[in-house]
Amino acid sequence: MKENTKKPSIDDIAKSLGVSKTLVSMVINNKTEKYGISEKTRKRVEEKIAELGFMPNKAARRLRTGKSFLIGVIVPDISNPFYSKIIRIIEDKAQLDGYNPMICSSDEDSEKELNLIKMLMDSQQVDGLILSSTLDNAAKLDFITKRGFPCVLIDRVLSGSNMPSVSVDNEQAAYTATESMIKSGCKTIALLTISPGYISTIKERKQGFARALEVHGLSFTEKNVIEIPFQDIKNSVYENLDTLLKKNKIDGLFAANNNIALACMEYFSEKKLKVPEQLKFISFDDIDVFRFSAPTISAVEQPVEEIGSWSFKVLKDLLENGTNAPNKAKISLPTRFIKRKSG
Amino acid sequence: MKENTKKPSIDDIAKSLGVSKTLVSMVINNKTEKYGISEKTRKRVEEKIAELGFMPNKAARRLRTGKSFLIGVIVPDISNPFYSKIIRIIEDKAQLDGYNPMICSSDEDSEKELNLIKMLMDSQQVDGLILSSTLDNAAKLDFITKRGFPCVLIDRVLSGSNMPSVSVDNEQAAYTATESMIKSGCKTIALLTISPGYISTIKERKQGFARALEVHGLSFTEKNVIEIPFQDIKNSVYENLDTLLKKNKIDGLFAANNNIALACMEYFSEKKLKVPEQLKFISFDDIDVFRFSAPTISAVEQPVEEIGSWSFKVLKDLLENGTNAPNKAKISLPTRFIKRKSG
DNA sequence: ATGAAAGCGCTAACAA
DNA sequence: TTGTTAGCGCTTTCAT
Repeated sequence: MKENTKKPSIDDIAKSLGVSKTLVSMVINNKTEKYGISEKTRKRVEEKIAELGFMPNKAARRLRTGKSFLIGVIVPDISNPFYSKIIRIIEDKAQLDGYNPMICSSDEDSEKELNLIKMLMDSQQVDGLILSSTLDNAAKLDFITKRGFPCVLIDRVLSGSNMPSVSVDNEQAAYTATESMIKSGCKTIALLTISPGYISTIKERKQGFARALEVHGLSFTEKNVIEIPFQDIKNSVYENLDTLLKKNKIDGLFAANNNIALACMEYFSEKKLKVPEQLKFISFDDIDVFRFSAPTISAVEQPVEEIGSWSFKVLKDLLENGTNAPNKAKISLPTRFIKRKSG
Repeated sequence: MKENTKKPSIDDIAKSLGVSKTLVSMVINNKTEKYGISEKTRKRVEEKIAELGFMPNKAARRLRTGKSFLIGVIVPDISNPFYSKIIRIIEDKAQLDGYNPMICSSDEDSEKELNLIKMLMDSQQVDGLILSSTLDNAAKLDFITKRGFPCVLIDRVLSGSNMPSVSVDNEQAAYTATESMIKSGCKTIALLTISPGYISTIKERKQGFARALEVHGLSFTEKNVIEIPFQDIKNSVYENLDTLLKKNKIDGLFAANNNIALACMEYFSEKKLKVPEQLKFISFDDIDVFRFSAPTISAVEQPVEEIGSWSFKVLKDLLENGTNAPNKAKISLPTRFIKRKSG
C-alpha cells in the first residue's frame, strides 16, 4: 500500500504556494536575508517545507553546484580498530559542517586504492579526500595535486609529497619503545614488521628501532627485521617466530602494529611461551587487548582522536581556502609509550 | 599549476569523436549490443574514454535515473568492533554489485537515527537501507514500508515490524550462556545490561537469562538485572558493581555486551577481584580481548561475517525484486557460546 | 546503426 | 521583494 511515493521537489513546494522555486531555493539555503525576502513569505515557505517533509535532492544540487558535501575517506581496513576510531571522529566532525564521509577500505592494495580515489573524485564527485595511503610513491598522487584537489594524508605520509598531512613521529616513537626494551636488559631484539616495507609508518618505525639499537651499542643488521606479508600474517608470524626462537637468538620482540601483535600473542599462548621471562615483547598501536592480557602489553599509543579531528580540520581548511596556500600543514602529533608488564 | 581542471563529460567524448552522446552513453552502460552499435564505433568510444580517463558523473546519473547505487548503513557506533566488522563485509559485498555504502553512527539516539534515515532516503537518495535500529517502536519506521523502500534490519529487530531482518537468536544464546554459569555452580547471577532496555537484542538476552534461571530453579527477579546507561557505562558499572559486591550478593555476572564487559574487566583488575574464584563472569559479543585476557573470558560469539553478507544479500533481493514479496526474509543465524576460564 | 531533444531537481544570473 | 530562465551531465524516447 504505497502512498505518495514520489518525494516532493522544490517545484512542488513552489507551486502549492504559488511562488517561484527561486524563492524556495533561497529559503532552503538561508539566503532570504541576502536577497531581502520578507519574513512572511519565508515563514510560509518554511511551513510548507515542514508540512511536506521536503528535503532537497542532493543529486540535483551536486549536479548544479559541482559541490557534493561528500568527503572520501580511504583507509587500509575499516574494521581495524585504529582506523575505525579515527573514522568515527571524522564522521562526527564532518557532520557538524554538513559533510558526509564515504568510507572505503583499500586492503593495502595500491591499485584498488588508486581506483577508489578516481571513483571518489570523478564519479562520486567528493569535495575532498582523507587518505591513509598504501602507495609507494608520492608521484602517483600528483594528479590530485595538479587538479588542485583537496586531499590530506593521514597516518601514513608519502615522502616528497607536498600534501598536507596528519601523522605521528613514528621514528621517535619506535626509538623510545625500543630504548625501553634495551633498558630492561634486552640484548638481541627483533622487529616484526609488515610488508610492503615502503609504507612510511613502517619505514620510520624500523628506522627508530635501528637508531635505538645503535645508540645503545647494539649493532643493527637487517637480520633484526622480519617482514610479514599483510595477506598472511598469522602463518608468517608463526613460521618466523619458530625460527627466531629455536635458534634462541632473541630476547626481545617488537611488533610493528596491532595485527602482528595479536598473531604473536596467539603464538605465545599456544606455545606456552613466558612473556616477559623468556622473551620481552612490545607493540605499536595500543588496543584494548593490551590492557587486559596476561601479561599486559607495553605499547605505543597513538592519539586517534586527535588524528581524526585534525584530519578533518585540515581538510576543511583546504575546502574553504583552496589548496594554494604556500605552506601546507604537516601536523605531527605526539605518541605515548605505555610501559606495562610484557617488556 | 592546475591543468585541465574540468573533468571530461560525456559530451566531450562525443564531440571529440564527432558522434552523439547517446552513443557514448550506450557504450558506458554496455548497451551497444542491445542497440546494435557497431564493434568499430564501440571500440573508438572506449578508447577515447580510456584516453581521457572519463568517469560518468554520478550526480547527473542519479538525477536522471533516480537510482543512486548508494546504500545507507546505520549502526549505533561504527567504532564498535562488532559493527565495524559487519560493515567491512557489507562494503565488500556491495562493491561487487556496484553499490557504495554510506555509513553513519546513530549513537543510540532515536532522533538522530530518524534524521539519518530521512537524510539518506530523501537527500542522498540511497537505494536501500541496512539498519541496526535503536528505536523503540516498529511503527516509527512505517513510512519506510509505506513508500515501498528497501530496508533490512540487522542485529536488532523491531517486534511487530514486517521488514526483513538478519539477526541471531539472542534469547537462546543468553539462555545457553547463563545455563553454563549455573552448571558451573553459580547460585546468584546478575545481568549487567544496557539501557534503553527496549532494544530487541537486550530484551531477548534478558529473557533468555531469566528463563535459564527459572528452568534451573533459581528464581528470577528484576533485582537480578542492572541497567547501565549507554552514555555513562564506566561510572555506572563501577557504582553498581560496588553495590552488588559489597553486599556480597552475587557469585556470577553476565555482561550483556562488549562495552559493558570491558568496563567490568577494568573494575576487576582495579579492585583485584579474582575471576572466576570470587566471581564467575561471561559476556555477550566475542572480541579479541576475551581470548587474551587473564583469565580468558567466556562469551557468546556472533557470526559477524554471515550477518554482513546476509544483510547485503537480503537487501539486494529487495533492490532487484521489489519489497512486495509476500513473505519477507527473516534470517536468524546461529551463535556459539565459547567457554573459557572466566566462568 | 546513430542522432536529436527532453527532462531529472536544483541554483544563480538576470529581469522585473 | 520576487519571477524567469538557462543549464549542470546524464539517460531515454522517438526519429531517422
